[in-house]
Amino acid sequence: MNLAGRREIVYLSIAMSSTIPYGLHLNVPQLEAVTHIGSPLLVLAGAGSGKTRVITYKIAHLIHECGLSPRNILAVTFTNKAAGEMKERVESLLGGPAEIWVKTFHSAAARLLRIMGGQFGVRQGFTIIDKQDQLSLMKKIMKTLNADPEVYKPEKYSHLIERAKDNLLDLAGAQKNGFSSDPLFYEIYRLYEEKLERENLFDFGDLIARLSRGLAQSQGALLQLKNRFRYVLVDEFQDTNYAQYALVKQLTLPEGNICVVGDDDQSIYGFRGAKVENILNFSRDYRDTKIVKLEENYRSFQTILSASSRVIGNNPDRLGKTLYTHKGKGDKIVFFRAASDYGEAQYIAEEIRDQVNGTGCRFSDFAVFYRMNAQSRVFESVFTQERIPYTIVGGLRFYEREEIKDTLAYLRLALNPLDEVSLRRIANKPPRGVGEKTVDALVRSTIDRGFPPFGGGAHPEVSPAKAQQVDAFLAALTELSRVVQSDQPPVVLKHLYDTSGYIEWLRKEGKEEKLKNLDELYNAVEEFSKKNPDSTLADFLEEASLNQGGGEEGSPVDRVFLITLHNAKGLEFPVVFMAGMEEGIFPHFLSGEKREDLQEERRLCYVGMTRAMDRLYLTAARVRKLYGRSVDRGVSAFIFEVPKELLEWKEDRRLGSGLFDDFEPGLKPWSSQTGGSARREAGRGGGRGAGLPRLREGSTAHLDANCRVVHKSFGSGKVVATDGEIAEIQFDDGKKMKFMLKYTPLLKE
DNA sequence: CCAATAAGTGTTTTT
DNA sequence: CACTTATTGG
Repeated sequence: MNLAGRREIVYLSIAMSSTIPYGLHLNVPQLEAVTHIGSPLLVLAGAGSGKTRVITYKIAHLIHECGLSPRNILAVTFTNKAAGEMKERVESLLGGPAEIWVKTFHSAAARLLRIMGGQFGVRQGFTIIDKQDQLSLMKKIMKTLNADPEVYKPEKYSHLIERAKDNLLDLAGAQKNGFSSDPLFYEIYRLYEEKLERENLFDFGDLIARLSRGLAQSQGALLQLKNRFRYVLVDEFQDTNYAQYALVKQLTLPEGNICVVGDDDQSIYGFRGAKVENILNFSRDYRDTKIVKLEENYRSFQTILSASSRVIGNNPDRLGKTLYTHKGKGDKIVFFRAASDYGEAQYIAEEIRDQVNGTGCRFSDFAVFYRMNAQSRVFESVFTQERIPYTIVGGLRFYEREEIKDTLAYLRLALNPLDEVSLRRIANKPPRGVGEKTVDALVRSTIDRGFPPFGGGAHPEVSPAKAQQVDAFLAALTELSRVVQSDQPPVVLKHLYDTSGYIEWLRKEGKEEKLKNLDELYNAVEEFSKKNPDSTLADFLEEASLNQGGGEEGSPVDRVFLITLHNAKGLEFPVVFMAGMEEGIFPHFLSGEKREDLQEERRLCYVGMTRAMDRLYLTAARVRKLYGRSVDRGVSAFIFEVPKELLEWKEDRRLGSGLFDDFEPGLKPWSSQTGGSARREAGRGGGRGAGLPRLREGSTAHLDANCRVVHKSFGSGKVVATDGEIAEIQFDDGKKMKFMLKYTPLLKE
């Protein structure tokens, strides 16, 4: 196929008459984005501006108007959920199932490696390992190196290796590049890679990196792919990392048949290597890039939009865009500060209950967002108590549950006997007298030498005392791997359940919940088999390891959503509660270090706020139980970034009523705890000794512009402006922040 | 050599 | 609080 001719074909077809009445469903810039063909397209899509609509319509346009076959289109997103939804919407627009690849980066790469990896040295039947597996492997390596895990944290190296792979740096590349100044890193990286290679394991980063490297090295494979995918669309482009972008470029340069959609203000995955700069680089890397901005927001009332743009406006490094809406002004944003995390949950529960009873909205109109999964516990318990139905999105994921991982490890091992991680995982589950030392010996004599520990002519050398148990174990695995070859996935699983003794073990231990989950797993396998009749167990396992968020009930039941801010991206709800708006929680205290990190937290805040259609609540707790201790934190700085005329302040009456008199107003991050230790240093902060958690009016009256003040956690600075209620401070270290004087004690210097 | 129990510890977000 | 690692008893 002549690649160069492609653009012309596409050009010509624009002239054909539209069969979809786009104009009825799209505004001007949207229409422009949908119909623009012939040069690369960058869509800067603000929150709620209808970007999914643009992508799906564009796909329809490519097929209907440009004569592209569905199989020639590749659309990539970041989450399986997004991919699934997009596929659904495309198919409903096209009026039936379509052969389009709508996948996540990782699942697309995994599939391609299976199909064509042989052309550049990828062995058949590789196993995909997740974070947990990776970490246990890392610990093993640290042990062989005799490195003290206290000093040399496995998590740290694991993270570094991931980042290296995100940047397409293999060992040699990392060394040349001076990726790390720690010599031990390279040693660990080397051992880690050797282990993966020997056992045919791929981590998430490998999926992208190995494909990209393979395509660079095999012209044939690259041409084959380019011939297949004639047009590429990338959603959430701001979340792509270096390697992913490199891969995209390989597929689409120099032809430039590509459309990327993103929003720099919604880049919240920097911690896993995402590079917002990719958006900036795009028009440099692709000639004649057409840029379309989508700035009309169809989701939120003006108040919500104004508040969120003021917050995000505090970020210095942004492309900048102005969202507007034709929806009305809407209600003020409510800020509620409860006495405790429990009180916070109760307030939210009451609010939901009242509105459901009063205005006839449904539970599913409400969502509660939080920064950390750990925060969901209080809501679970309060909502259960108050009989408010809820569903937790994310959290303890189905495929990460112990019993599920164990079962999958059996299956993985049957397919890939060299997989040491899986072997170690299940060797003694259920207990069969094959412990760590025994496995060490077994591995040394088999896997370390490149032989499978079972099913082949290896000679496992273990202590004679254990020989019998080990033999029985290995014989069972051999049998399992035979069944895997010959039977349908559900049959294999049933065989495993019947023979491994795992089920009996759980039953004996009374682990009802886990047994239920294994039933669910069986159902999932059965359903998968039904849906994909000629699929193998390997296909299912791949799905499972990439679909980390899986196991969610797609039930249309009427429930409140409990969800992390990260998971909330891409969703919308009539009423949103953002809980835990406290310093240290959000922004999270670990993100305080670097400037860029705080910006990312702020973007996360922006993402959360812009999910709300009608009403937005920001809530905080004065005292929060976290990790077994009570902490007393100040109100999140983000609250003070919302213009006060858009905010309605409410507080728990119990605040300062004597219940929590032992506490200082939230000051130092993570320092003050429950107990009597908090009474020190009342200073001249307004006579707020024990019992008065607020500054008195009088103490702030003399704060005026240009006077110097000290803030307990931010240090000293100068008052830039104040209206008696809010003061803007320019700190000596360069930071500029606003504080509500009522809650933030500032001492005159 | 293995299993159960005790002490200790660090605490985000996810493909 | 929940999970991981060290210790001891079998």
